[in-house]
Amino acid sequence: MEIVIDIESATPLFSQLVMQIKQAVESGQIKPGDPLPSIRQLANDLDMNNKTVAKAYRLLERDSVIQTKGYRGTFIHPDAKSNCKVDLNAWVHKELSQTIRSFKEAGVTDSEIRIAFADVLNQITGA
Amino acid sequence: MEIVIDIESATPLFSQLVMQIKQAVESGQIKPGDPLPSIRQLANDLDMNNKTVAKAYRLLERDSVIQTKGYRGTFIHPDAKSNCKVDLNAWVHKELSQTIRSFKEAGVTDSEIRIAFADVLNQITGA
DNA sequence: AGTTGTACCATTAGTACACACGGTACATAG
DNA sequence: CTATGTACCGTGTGTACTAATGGTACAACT
Repeated sequence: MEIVIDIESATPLFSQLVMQIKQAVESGQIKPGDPLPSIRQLANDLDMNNKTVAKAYRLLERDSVIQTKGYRGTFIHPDAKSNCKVDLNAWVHKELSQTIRSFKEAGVTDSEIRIAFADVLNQITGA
Repeated sequence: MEIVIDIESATPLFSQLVMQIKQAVESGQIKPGDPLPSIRQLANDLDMNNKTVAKAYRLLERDSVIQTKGYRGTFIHPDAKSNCKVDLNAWVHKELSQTIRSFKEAGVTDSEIRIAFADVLNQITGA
């Protein structure tokens, strides 16, 4: 399995990592149960920070593409292949697009939408 | 009708103006058909910029609380009193809150939500 | 000429966040 | 002692937005 990170690219490093691992799973290069390099190991190989790799792994586990077993390492999730196709981001985009369009039709300003959004997110998260 | 603007307040100037005019309508201090001072006039009286007053007027007209008749000036909207109660902002908050909560339940990160939001808004507005 | 709302050009200060980086520390296990 | 994932403290850079300011100009009307 080859991973190539482009420092010059506009897409974030952790995002490139996530996409490439998902792609490797979908193409069958790596299969359920296969072990993945450790966070530190991969960070060293790709010459990037631990945190950046950890962030990618965290997202991959959120999507049930990988499974982290603590000190035993990280492995490909049994249902990885089908879970790769679940595009959480596309769903979020679609839902948000629909909601925002209804706001704009009601005459709500972009600024108002942005401010309300920030308010709501801080309210839900913070308090 | 007395309008008092607090420069020190955290709430934006244009927002204070909007609120005070709505309040004056609700309390009956000013009634449908009554003329409002011109943008430049009010800006001068309150010692603030034309644009700031214009912004407040624009929002008030969006909410059908006032009616602007070009060179003839600006007047209180016939249905101003009932339109004051329509809280567009509260509606936006509620809708957004509901949508965002569903995202968080699905495990979507705050960052991901924020980025998707920015993307969607720019996409709808810009293109 | 003077006034109405409105539109465009612009700048300033402040805030908030994404991304990536560095270091340190923890419990768990071989 | 080494390795696992994870969590905390922090820094720096770039971007993007709000709010408010200034000036200039326009068409339409008195």
